[in-house]
Amino acid sequence: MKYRKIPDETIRRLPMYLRAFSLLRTEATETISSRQLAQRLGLNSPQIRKDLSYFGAFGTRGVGYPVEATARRIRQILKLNKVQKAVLIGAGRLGTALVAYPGFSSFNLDIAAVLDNDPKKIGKKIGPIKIENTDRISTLKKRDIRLAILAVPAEAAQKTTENLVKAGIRGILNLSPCHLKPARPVKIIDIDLASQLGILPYYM
Amino acid sequence: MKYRKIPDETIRRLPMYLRAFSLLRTEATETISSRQLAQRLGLNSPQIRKDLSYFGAFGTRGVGYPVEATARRIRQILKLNKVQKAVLIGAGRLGTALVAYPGFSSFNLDIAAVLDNDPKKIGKKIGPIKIENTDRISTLKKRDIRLAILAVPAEAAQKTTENLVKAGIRGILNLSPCHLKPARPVKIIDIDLASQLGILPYYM
DNA sequence: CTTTGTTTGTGAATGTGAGCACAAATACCA
DNA sequence: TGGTATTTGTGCTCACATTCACAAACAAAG
Repeated sequence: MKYRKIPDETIRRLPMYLRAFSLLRTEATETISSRQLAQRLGLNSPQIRKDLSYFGAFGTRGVGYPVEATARRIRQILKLNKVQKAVLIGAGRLGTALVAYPGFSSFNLDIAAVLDNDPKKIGKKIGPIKIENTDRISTLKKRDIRLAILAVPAEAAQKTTENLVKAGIRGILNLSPCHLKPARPVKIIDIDLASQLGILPYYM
Repeated sequence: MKYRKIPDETIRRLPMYLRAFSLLRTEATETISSRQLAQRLGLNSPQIRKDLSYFGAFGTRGVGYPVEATARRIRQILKLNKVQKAVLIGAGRLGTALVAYPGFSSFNLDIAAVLDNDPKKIGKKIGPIKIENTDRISTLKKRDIRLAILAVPAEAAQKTTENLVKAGIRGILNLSPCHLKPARPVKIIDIDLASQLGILPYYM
């Protein structure tokens, strides 16, 4: 295929593919066709073939995609072949739930630090991680932490973002219900839980 | 404007608009222009004008949009003008965090029931709500609960979905990392936290 | 009442992604 | 070796979404 810009939507689906391939590996499946995979994921097969073909041809015609190799390739594309460290800002209920969430490790994502500005929480532990004061945000760079999960109240979100960007953070998963304006361009993914639930009644 | 199908993307943005208008009301602002609103939300102004215009013309040229009336209208469109009850399935850490999350009430969303299948949890309370056994899923219909938040482990997600659909649930916010296949067509919104975080390294 | 400055509402243009259909490649069997 | 059944990779078309550009509507001031 001639060079084309890779659609954001394709990137968005890659983790889904990766999870499916990882699961298949535990089922001792060696190859899978785009049709079978589509069935599992609720997509249609040309979608999957096109997505994967952006990164070169790694299926075999008449057979399908090799599970092991394809998983490895997707991990490489997403830069998930080495552990990526993330910091959690905000050790509230939602934040705490995320630290305990087992789903991150299968993507090689590691919540390596938790920060909060509540003196009562600082020093306490969530699982194996000790909660640090928010002013330690400046130490993230030298600790090789480039990702942040933002789970602070809306009022604090903008200010925290500015500090995160200063501290060399390159990507933010924003769980607060507001639009962040980083000083430098940084990849931000917004997850607004209340808004998402608020959409549902419209479709009933 | 002639009748056109309303884009899903427009619906997806309406809760954001509603939140912004609600906030403006607390700031005692009477009207706001699409440009100012766009500035706040990180969009551009034609986007906002077009989105709102799908539902009729409720701005005033030369002035902007009336805050109070527009908020009311959006609430009506999204069917959030009356309280919508939701059930939470799965009282794990994430589920518990959601029950306590204050952001739902501003959209008139009310988590009215919590179900779990762990005998140790049943009967205990999360805030004001008592955790019930999952088999009480069949009582949801007569309790006027039509929305569900699914926060169960991946293994249980599909089976639970089937039971939810049988119980008359019309919309599901799926927090489990798998694709649900409902027996009848039901609106499902998937939020896969690990996948979302997994996208970030690609863009660094 | 006219002029000037805003801001909406919307047709048209542009951009982006999804789905189809089919040639090319492979496996398997007789 | 030839024939049949699969399945990938991809050009093309269509559908959907965003952005532009401008006429129409309104406010305010002189």
